[in-house]
Amino acid sequence: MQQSPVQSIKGTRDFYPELFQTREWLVSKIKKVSEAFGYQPYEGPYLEKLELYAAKSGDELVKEQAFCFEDRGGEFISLRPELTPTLARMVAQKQRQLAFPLRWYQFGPFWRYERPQRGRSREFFQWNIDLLGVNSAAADAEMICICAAFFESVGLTPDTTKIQINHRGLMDGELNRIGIVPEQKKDVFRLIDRRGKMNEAAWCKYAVDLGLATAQIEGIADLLMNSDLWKSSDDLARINEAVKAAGYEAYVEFTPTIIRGLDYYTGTVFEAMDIRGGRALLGGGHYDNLVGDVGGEQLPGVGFAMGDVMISVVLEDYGLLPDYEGLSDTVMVTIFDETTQTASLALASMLRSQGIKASLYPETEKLVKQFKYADRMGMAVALVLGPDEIANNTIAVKDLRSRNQVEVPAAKIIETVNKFLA
RNA sequence: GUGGCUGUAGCUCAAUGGCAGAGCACUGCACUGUGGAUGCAGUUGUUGUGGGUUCAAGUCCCAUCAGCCACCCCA
Repeated sequence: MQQSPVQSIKGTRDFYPELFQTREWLVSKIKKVSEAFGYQPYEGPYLEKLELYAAKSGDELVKEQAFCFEDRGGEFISLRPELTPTLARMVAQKQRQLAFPLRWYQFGPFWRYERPQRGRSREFFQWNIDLLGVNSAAADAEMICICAAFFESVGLTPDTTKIQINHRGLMDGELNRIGIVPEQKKDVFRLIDRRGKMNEAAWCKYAVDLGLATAQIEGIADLLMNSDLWKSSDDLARINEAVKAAGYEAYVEFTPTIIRGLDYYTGTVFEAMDIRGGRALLGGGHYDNLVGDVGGEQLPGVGFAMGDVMISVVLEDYGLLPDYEGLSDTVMVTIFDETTQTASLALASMLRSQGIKASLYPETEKLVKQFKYADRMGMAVALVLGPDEIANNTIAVKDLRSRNQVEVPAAKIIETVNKFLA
């Protein structure tokens, strides 16, 4: 195979028109759902100082998984790996001027230096949506309804897609009851997170390795088996009611093993799963204080993020992605020969001035070639303006799908084309 | 960071260690004013890259790069 002189960067994707249409379709669904709930679009910079992320995680994670570089002034800059710190900064900077509850959403690119595999790339897009400034179960429920409304709008049904919900506060209390001390909490949350990902023996060994007593391990295991546990949480009970009232209860499943890795979640946490494939589609939760680290005043909120890669994989697996439409809304204005070229050019220009998308063949070529091109581009209508038509002051309009062709007076062309495109 | 699989024409893929092929696509013609079908003809290669074994390597061995998949991780 002939090697391209320059290879694309590992983990990036080339969006050829067909694939780009899929992305645009996804964006349109996201936009529609977000705005249906009264959320405003916003965007932050793609570059941030590395310290913005280091402040929060401080981990090796930032250094290992961030795409970072030193700029000419010696500053360490990172391509953003997530949006939350940026959002926190943007909100803290204008906290007094913003109107709360604040409802913002965003869709844009992010970068993480990971090993690419199915459903994961190094450059990806993410839908981020947050509701800030309120501390209520109703806010959490709204966020879950947004997830469900999105799944519904793309054709993912409750048969295959579930939003699994749990509550950090609830779990915290339960762990206290079985004698887990605060210093163990982080490890135990991690243990809970692994419950579904390991077999029983491996999970128990992991638990023992963490230094937990047998009684504690059994207590945790019992907790995770208790599918009614959520009923003892006021927040979860209220969320359940709200989701039911909105008609989305079929999507929701209260699941004790959902805990999320992020430290800043304090209340409700949730993940949406493709049940059949066992694939996580999005994740989010409730936090008490988004802007604390960046100098703002106490600000609670709830939000989630969804990557474009896995959702696209799942939608494709279920055959839910739209067919490629090409230029179906564009009219091909053919050029008969050099003597009629200006007439075709004028026609195309006139169509455009009336809001009709018109494509001219960029050189004089045989009609066969121009029709073939129109066909390849997926156009639905072609116009022919040859010597005969010009002599009669008419234009031939051909419907490329039905193969019907009519010759209409030039004055009626707009009306006819609009009818053919409809 | 660890492991597995795969790299052959534009695409999808064949080829027991023995002349590198097929289908699709593309170009032309049948069809000098009209696309999807059909027929005929034609074009298409540093077999990812670099070494090695062999009379002979797409095929076997080593290395390397890339892609996919699973782990790890997932802000």
